Amino acid sequence: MEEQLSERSKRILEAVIEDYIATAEPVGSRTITRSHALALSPATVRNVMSDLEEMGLLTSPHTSAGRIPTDKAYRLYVNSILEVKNLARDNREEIRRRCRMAGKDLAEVLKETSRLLSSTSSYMGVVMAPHLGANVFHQMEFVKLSSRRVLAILVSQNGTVQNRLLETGEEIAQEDLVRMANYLNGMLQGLTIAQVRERLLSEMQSEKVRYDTMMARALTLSQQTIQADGAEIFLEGQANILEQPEFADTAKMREIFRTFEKKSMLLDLLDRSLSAGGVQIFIGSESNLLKMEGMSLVTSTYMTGKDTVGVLGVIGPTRMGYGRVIPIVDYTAKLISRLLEVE
Amino acid sequence: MEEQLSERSKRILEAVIEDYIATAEPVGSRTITRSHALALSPATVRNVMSDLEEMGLLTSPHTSAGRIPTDKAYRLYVNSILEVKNLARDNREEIRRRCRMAGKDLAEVLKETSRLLSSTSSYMGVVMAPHLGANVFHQMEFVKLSSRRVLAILVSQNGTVQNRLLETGEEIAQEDLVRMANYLNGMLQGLTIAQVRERLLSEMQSEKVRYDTMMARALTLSQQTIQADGAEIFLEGQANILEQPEFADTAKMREIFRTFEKKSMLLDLLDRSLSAGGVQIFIGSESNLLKMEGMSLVTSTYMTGKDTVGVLGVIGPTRMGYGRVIPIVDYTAKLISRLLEVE
DNA sequence: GTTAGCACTCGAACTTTTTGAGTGCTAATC
DNA sequence: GATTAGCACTCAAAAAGTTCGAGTGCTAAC
Repeated sequence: MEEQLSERSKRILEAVIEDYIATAEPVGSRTITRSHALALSPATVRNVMSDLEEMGLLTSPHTSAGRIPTDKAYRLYVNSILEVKNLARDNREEIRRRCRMAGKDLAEVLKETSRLLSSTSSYMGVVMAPHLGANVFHQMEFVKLSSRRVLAILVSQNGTVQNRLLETGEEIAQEDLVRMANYLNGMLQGLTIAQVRERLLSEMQSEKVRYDTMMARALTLSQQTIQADGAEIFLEGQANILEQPEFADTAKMREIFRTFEKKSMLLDLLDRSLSAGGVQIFIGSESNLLKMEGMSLVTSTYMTGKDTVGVLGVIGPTRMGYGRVIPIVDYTAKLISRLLEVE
Repeated sequence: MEEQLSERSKRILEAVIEDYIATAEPVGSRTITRSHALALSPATVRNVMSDLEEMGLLTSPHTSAGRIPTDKAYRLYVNSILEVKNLARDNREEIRRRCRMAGKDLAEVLKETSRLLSSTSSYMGVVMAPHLGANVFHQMEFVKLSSRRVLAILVSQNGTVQNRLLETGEEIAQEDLVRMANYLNGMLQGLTIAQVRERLLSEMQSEKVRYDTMMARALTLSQQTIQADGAEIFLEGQANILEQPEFADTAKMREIFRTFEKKSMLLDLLDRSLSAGGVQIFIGSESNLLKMEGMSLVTSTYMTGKDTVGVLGVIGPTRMGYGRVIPIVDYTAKLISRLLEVE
């Protein structure tokens, strides 16, 4: 596995990859000698390319075409050839400008961020909201809407609001609702949502509650409120990937769109980068999600509070401008973390 | 304009349209005589089709191809030929089953509805949330998150929740926030959001407020909360229209996706059907939104309360199964209205 | 080790041919 | 007079055939 690549081979591989990224066409030996100032003849390059093919870094779609980098080549490129530049001032400016999103609630900010990622990268932007579970409970509220409908509102310390319409079996007076909320707010102060969930369950078992209908009711209501935790995903800029020549084929397109419509697969992938932190790169087939064939994902984590971590990133074709995308993702993640910092 | 169409011509036009809807191919005289049991020879049908072409109801893409219905023909078809069947029991069942969305908040319900429309029609589903302005104010709440960040929550009678993070210039004590909320809740009881907006403005002018900093602050905060009114649109099932052969061309696809990414154009169109009520049909070019070329929109209105009206519908190619889609839209709208009824 | 030279390959692009669904018109038929 | 059979004509799409050129691998010379 430990391929010893000479400096020259690396330069040539780099050239192939960069040409391919730019043109999406198989690249041949002549093209390289012309565009990249290597003092080598096409024939020599050909020999080297032949070696690279042997190593599984290049393939040719057919005998008389140029060569295409494999996923393995991209990996190598990303890990040890690519030098990540700093973000151009223009880009930095633009990102920063568009990050002024005062007054919007978290969901809106994240959606806007996803859009931002998509438009600056010109691929798809994706942002996963932090798992609710890590949020810190702040307050709970019950609002009576009509005789048997109650709106429950759950506020976390980082400003996330979760609300849920509940049908109560029988009418509950507004004063009782307030009392319930107070009771719960006292009990749950400072816990994370995950802890809240446990606490509510254990509380419901306890003796003293069993004989106090109001408390029982309060617990039931709050339990219902807190149930759902489908981490939200904001995926924007799908139209961008229609632009990519490798997806010109309608059937492939459809496949991709269908895949992203059910967001579960994406969730898996994003969850995985959650634990690692920092910028991460998933290249095509590596993420044994066959569906991702031909696509790569560049992610970074961001924070909305001390312990609440989300993931954002860019999805594009494997043949993606990594050198450009990586700093975009990185910078955006940092900026958003700062923006959402709990002061 | 008042074309007098013989019964026979109508039958033939109907046949052309239905064949075209089924196959997306230009239909010729022979095809019709074969599939639709008209006791006529191809030659006769040809003559009639020629007349229909004269009237601007059919066109042929080129001399030696069959004919295609024009938008005008679709209009005629929808208005006076098509008989809208009742929804098949299966479909009704499915829609009803998927409408069990207890406990979800309004946004989720509407999104799910959009998805439902898309999957039962196999085109795109679209749901526009009612304009906030028509909602009836129910309650407002300020939650202090940190020293200078306040979360404002606005609850409407129909269960819509609007929330907004506000940065306050200086720290405000939680008790003051509660007092402010109480004051506002008293003042704004029973008004619609639109009225609330006016009221707040006029109140801010008034003498007595000018000297009461706390009231002034309360008004400012609530004003900020209520600002945004970008009617939300839920558009689902884009992948479905990739299936339609008329959009196989990538360039066209991209155009469409871009159009729907900015939702403003759609908003216009939906707003228009808002006032009319009942099932409405927009056919391609009629809605002088050039972008809609080749697409039709079937809408109906639904209600989330006495006065809050939203629009939902299906977007598909002009060549859409109107007979199937219309009852789907109609039935779904009714069901959702019932579901969201304020008891 | 590098390079020039050359025969060979094979998809893409362009032409040409074939095919067949469809038309419009005219004259015969009901 | 409306309907239909017959026939010449049209034209896009599919199939078959050409040409072109970028690219390769190999060998022999530098």
